[in-house]
Amino acid sequence: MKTTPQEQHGDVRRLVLDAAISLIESDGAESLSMREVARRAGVSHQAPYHYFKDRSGIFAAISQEGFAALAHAFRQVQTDGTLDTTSPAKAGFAAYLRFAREHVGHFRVMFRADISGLSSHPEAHECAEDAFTELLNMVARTVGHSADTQDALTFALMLWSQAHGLATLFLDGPLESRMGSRLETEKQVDAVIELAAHMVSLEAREQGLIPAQY
Amino acid sequence: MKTTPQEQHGDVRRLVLDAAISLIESDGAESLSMREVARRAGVSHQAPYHYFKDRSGIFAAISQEGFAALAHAFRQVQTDGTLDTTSPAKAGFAAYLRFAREHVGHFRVMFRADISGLSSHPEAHECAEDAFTELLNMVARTVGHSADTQDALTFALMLWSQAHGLATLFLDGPLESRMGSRLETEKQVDAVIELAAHMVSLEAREQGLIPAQY
DNA sequence: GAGTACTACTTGACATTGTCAAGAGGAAGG
DNA sequence: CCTTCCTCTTGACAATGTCAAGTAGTACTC
Repeated sequence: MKTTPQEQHGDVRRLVLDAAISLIESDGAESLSMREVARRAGVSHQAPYHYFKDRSGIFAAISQEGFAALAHAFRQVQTDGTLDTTSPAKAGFAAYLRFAREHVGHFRVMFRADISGLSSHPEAHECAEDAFTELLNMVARTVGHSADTQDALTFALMLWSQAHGLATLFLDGPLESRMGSRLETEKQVDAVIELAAHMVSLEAREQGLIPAQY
Repeated sequence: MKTTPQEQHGDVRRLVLDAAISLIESDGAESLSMREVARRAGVSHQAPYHYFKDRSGIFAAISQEGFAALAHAFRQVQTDGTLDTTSPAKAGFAAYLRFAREHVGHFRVMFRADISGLSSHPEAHECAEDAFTELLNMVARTVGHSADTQDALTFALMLWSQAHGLATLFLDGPLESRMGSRLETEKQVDAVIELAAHMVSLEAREQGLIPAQY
């Protein structure tokens, strides 16, 4: 069960991180144990400490990775060819929800002040700031605000709240039982996105921000 | 330091619960320890086990209490005399945010599937269902939907997402540093509420749901 | 009024955890 | 060959969650 040479350098760090992320995905951040992570990564119980200062160091690394990926996701919106012409905000909402679904492990850590380590790990904090900047840029691009006014900030926070609330409620909220199948859940999320995006269009039109064709 | 007789019956349960809640408020749910809770409550390390099956039992009790209080808060909206005539949704948003701010300990537990114990503790689950029902009722009352259509459900989920996202982002999110003082944060939250409520009004008017005076 | 049952805890024990300290083996450079 | 890193491993310790067993009081029965 030895690894091949080219896998070895710095590989344990990745192994540890992935083990941690998959543990968080399946059991929640609560029950992430250093020793279990080490066991899954196939290393001694102290090996993770070589790459991360302590348990919170792992969480911080996951936060950092997560915010970097989120910033990337924001940058992709309307930059690639898949511009959704039905609504300026819909693509943003969809991107956020997709990110949450595809990075559950990261998502569960990033937005919890008690474990994200943003306050104690500056490099993770910086990634979070970047992501926020990209959010503002995205809002400016897709809705048409001028990006650095108070109104634009408020608008961005409103959009972020809407998307974030939807993601957390459906990921970890008390709704699974209310919804039936996974497919039905998906449909319900889409319906909420549609409605929210429509409201954004109405608001934007009233503020004279976007072309009337929306 | 003995308690007086009338304080004694069932009092330890309350003491334990309050100790747990205050610990969660200050340090997050992550670092809630049974023994620390017992220590703060001034009892032996096993006393909590007399009232709660295990650690998750405490979390479940907190969830239950929280959802009951949330349902109560929903019921109060526009039932008391403080009807906010500027917008039908504003009072609801404000109530949700107030609940989150005044019950941080509860709030941090209720919406985390891994620790809320909703799936394993039926009595807590029932309280969560009740709260959701009250949310639907509140939306029907304040916005004017007919309460049991698909559209009403979608509308309610959208409102809940918006309020919940705002609450979680400002309570535990990566925003504290972006905002300046606590007062400034408060102002920002109010601005977002105002904007969101305005959008709800636009949407409701378009759907012909509420009197035009809004 | 002795015995029994029950409530509300306490004391003791054990495996598991996070983390500190001290190594151990190999590569790289002199 | 010796030293110095780098990448881990082994060992130890206090603290934690929780099981098992005990104990003081109260209530109720006969």
